[in-house]
Amino acid sequence: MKNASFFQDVYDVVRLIPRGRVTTYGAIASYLGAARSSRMVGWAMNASHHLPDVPAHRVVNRQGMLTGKMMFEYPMQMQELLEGEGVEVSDNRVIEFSRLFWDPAEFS
DNA sequence: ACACTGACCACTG
DNA sequence: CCAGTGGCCAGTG
Repeated sequence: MKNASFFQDVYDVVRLIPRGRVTTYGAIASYLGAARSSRMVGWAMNASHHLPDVPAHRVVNRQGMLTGKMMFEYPMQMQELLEGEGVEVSDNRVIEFSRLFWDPAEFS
């Protein structure tokens, strides 16, 4: 999208995340050419709650931690959604995160 | 119209 | 190694 805003680009990338896989704020920001704007990715996710087909639960921080869980309808929803896809979560962190990590750059 | 801040991350001292 | 700080975009008071 030529006229897409940074936020719209973020949503597009998030929609590409395969079921059962996760990615990070930094990876998305880097893929969009704004490695220093990972913080805004989180902001974009916060604003994407009302949008359909935006699996915000598949976006975690660099350590695989569910930092955004508090922004869901209820804190446990993020973990429940992930576990529903076969992603194991323990102590707010994705198990085997390095193995389940999905880099948007390798989607090409 | 200005200042602040937010689901982060990496660099500096 | 740990604490502090800058950066980037859009929305809100």
